[in-house]
Amino acid sequence: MAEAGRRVVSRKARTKTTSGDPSLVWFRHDLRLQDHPALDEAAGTGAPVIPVYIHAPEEEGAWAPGEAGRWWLHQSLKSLDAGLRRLGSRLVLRRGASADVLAKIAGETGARTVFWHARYEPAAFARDEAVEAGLLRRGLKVRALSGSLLHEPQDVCTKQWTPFQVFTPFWRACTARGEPPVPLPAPARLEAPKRWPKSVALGSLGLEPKLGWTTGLQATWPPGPAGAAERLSSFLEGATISYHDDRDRPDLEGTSKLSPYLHVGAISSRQVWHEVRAWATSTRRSGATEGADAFLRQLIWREFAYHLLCHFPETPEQPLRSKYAAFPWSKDPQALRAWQRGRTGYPFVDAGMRQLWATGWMHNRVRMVVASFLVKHLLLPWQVGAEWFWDTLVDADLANNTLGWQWAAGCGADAAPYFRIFNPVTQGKRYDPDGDYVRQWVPELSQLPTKWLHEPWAAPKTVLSESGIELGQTYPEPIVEHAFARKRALAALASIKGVPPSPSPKRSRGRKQP
DNA sequence: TTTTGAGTTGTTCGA
DNA sequence: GTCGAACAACTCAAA
Repeated sequence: MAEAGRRVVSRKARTKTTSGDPSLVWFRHDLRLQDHPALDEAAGTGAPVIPVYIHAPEEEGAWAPGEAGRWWLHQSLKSLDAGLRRLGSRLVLRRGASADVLAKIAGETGARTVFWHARYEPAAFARDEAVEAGLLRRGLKVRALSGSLLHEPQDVCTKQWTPFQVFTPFWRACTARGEPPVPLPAPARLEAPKRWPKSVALGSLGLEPKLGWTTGLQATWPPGPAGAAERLSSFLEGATISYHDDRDRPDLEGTSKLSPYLHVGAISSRQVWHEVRAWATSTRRSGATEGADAFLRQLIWREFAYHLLCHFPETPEQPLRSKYAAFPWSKDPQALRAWQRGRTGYPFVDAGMRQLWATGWMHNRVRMVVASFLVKHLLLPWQVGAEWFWDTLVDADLANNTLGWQWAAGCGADAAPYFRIFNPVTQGKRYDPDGDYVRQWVPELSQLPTKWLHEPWAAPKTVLSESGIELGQTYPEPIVEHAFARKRALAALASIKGVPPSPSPKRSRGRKQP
């Protein structure tokens, strides 16, 4: 149904825009060739297509890509350019104000139409509106299409026409809309313009960090659609079947690890959705449907994150539940640094933080545990954690990061109940039962018997010394005692119990169709 | 407008 | 060791 609708729109537009004039395709978080409605529609006109990427970090507000994100962007752009060249095309790279750059390239090439996919981050959304208005003023046509989500944020709403704030009803509403559109194939070839406009070198954008700390990243993340396809097929072969059971196990390869690819759009959510569905119907192994459904539900969480970001655009900075603005957060740079560096003295937490630093990624279960630890054990504001994740995650995505941190802090939509304070020892024992994960990322504890691995302070002195561990020297003492921290967090939460939600500003506002 | 049932991911305590 | 209850009150979404 939805698929038919989208294709009808495309066809209509195609006849309308058909002419010999070139088109610009403005690439942003859609660095791929397959299932790229904007590229598909531009190529469908038969006229030359000029793929453009504009480096304009100042237009992203407070959320320009961090270190890891910039590195990943660099790799992803390089891969996109290579893919375009295989189609007889190339990526034109520029820096500067997006509206000016697009108008300038259009002027240089005689392009009449600019295609792109909607973005939903508040700064990018506002920027896109301004760019569109500016281009229209200059007599250019704009085709802003849907290309990054399964369901547009304004297409899913409650019976009262309000945005959802609880996942399960949101998920049901998505399900009721039926299967998302099937992915489009990549264009067979792209018509080149008579003369290519000039392009700056990728290296000149300064996306790659100067220092050579990216070795771990390179080994972990082969970029582009090829890297994404590789990840997806190995997930389908290996882990989808057991996803329901293994997805919480950071010591196993139980998750898809597709988040970095989804963020830059090296693969689309629709491609993932349909490949997983196809796999589930074709495989005869038992548990396939269960595993696939559990995974597809996670894709809907991504939709939910975008839905919330779109309708509550202040949430990257402000708690959705406004009374949390009165929460008595502390300020403790030393504790923050211990958390960031993986030196809290809780092995499971430290393993996660070190995995993040080394690979630009952290298992989701561990993200919850380290987030809970920062917010509830250390009483540091969730925004501080969100900023650190933003800078270090290869998959740093404003919608997902915001949802995750507000959930962990208890101040978001569908938040964790106040009493849900993770015990980092219990979580470690449950989800890293053999200690493989901790041993990998906290090697100074690797000789410690599994029995004590998640709580080295509880080990007998002889065991510690036989394992080559001196607490406070080779590995830190716990930065805060769990039972104490738990009581302190509950007391802090109780202190805002009666605080009424602030009456203004009005938070919920729908946004018009991009 | 009011009512009703429900809400991703836990922990602790005591029987 | 296992198991069930308690842990607040609040807000959302639908009827």
